[in-house]
Parts: sequence; C-alpha cells; structure tokens
Amino acid sequence: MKKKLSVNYSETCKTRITAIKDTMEILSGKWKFHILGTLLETDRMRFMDLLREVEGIGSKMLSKELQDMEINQLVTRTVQQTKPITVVYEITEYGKTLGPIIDEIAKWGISYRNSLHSPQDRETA
Amino acid sequence: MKKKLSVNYSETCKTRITAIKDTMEILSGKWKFHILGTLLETDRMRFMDLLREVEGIGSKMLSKELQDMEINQLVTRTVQQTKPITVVYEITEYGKTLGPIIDEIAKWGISYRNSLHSPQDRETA
DNA sequence: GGCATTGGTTTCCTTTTGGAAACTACTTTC
DNA sequence: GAAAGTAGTTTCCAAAAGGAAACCAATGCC
Repeated sequence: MKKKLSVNYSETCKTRITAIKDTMEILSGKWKFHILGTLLETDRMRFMDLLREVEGIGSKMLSKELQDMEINQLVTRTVQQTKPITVVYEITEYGKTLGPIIDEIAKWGISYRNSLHSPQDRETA
Repeated sequence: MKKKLSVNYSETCKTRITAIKDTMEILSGKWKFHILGTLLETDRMRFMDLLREVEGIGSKMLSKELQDMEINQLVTRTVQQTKPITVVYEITEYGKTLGPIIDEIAKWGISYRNSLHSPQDRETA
C-alpha cells in the first residue's frame, strides 16, 4: 500500500480553513481592525474624527477602508445635512458580530504585552 | 469654551487599540492564520506536509512564515535524524493561546458563508 | 546511475499596499 | 475676501508582499 502523500484532512477542517480565509479577506489591510475597534467603542463617528482617532492613517486609506467595510455591510455611512456637511459612520448590527473576534485579539495582545515583561509566562503556557 | 478637536478617548481604549495592533503585527501576512489553523488541528506536521496542506502556499512563503512564528515562540522546529532528514513543526503551548482568536474567526467565517445564502440574516443582525 | 524526496534558499519579477501632498468643492466664520 | 473646516479624490511614488522557478545538498530506491 502506497503511502498517502496528503495528510488525511477532514471536511470539517477544510470548512474551517475556508472560513478563516473568508474572514481574513474581509478584514484584510493594515487598518480595518483598528477602525472597527474604534467604532465598536464609540458607535458613531465622523470622518474627520476617525482621521484623528486612528493614529497614522491618511484620508485616502481611511476612505478606502470605510468603503470596503460599507460594501460588506459592517459599517454605514450617513450624510447629515448640517451647515458644513458632515458624514457619520457607524458600525452595523452585523458589524458588531465581529466584536468577539476583536475582543479576543485585544485580550491576546494585552497578555502578550505583559509576557514581554515576564517572559516565563510565555514558556509555561 | 472651545470645542475639543479630538474625541475623548480613554486610556482603556488606547491600550486596547495598541493590543490589537500588537496582535495583528505578529499575525500579519496572508498565511499565518491558515498555518496556525492547520497546526492547531494536527499538533505536528513536517514541512512538506504543510506545503501540501496549506493550499496555494509556496516553499519560500511557508519557510518565512514558519521562521516568523518560531521567533515569536508560536511554533517549534525540530530536526529529526531520520534517513532523509525530516523536520517537524508543532504549535507551542503559547501558540495554543491563539486558539480562541482562531476559533472566533472560523466561527464568524462560517456564519458569513451562511449569510450569503440567506442575506436577511445579515440585515437583522 | 538516475530519479525522487526531504527541507529549504535564492533570484527575479509582478502585484499590492500604503503614504504624502495637492486638489476639489462647499460653507461658515472672522 | 481670506482662512478654516467639512469630506473626500487624485496623482505620484516607494516599499512590502508574494509567487514561480531554479537550485542545492543529502539520502533512499530500483
């Protein structure tokens, strides 16, 4: 009997890998988690406020990332007929379903920072 | 009183945003989630098996991503003195702490797929 | 000897990503 | 009327990411 070249990989695994790919494609780029993290905290923000809040981003990137996320129904864009026109972005209910992911990522990042100070935490699990 | 230009953003939020940045920097690139997802299922795999299992990746990328993750103590590399030398990669205990993130991402991706078939799921939350 | 397999590295190239700065257009304020 | 704030778009460019293919050294198989 010939040795199998590919590891026996169950359907469940393939589905899981596809799911990971899907999610990461939607959340690709340097800024989406950052923007979403901000919007999850504040609910609604204007363009210029996001520009100031998301440290380091430029208007081109912010605009592009917001458009991407609007297409994927993660955020909504609403033009307000105020004196100088303002636009508010808010996270959708659907976007809020990303909350648990963002929470886990933030949680891990925090414990990562702590482990930098006491690296043995990382070695013992 | 002058209107504040920057939104009142708490220390907690900044810590959170920094944490998100940290995590995503470590997990940057097209393949890390994919590789980790695979290693989390199988525990240990040889280089060539990963090359076959992680669909689409080339040896250069796989090698680079594994090195990155080894530096960050997410995986270990062990050379086995077999006839043709073999190298096994396994996820560390520390790497396994990424499990919850990967799980949430996979979960979201799966429900995303489902919502493609019945989009009203996405509109009603 | 010749081919395959192991685990990579190296080179070359293309695509993608991202940033800075300028520009638009409209309105309000001084 | 000039300046500043609103929300972007456009252009131009640099850097990073990623892929294909060739190559390497060692060993086993027939």
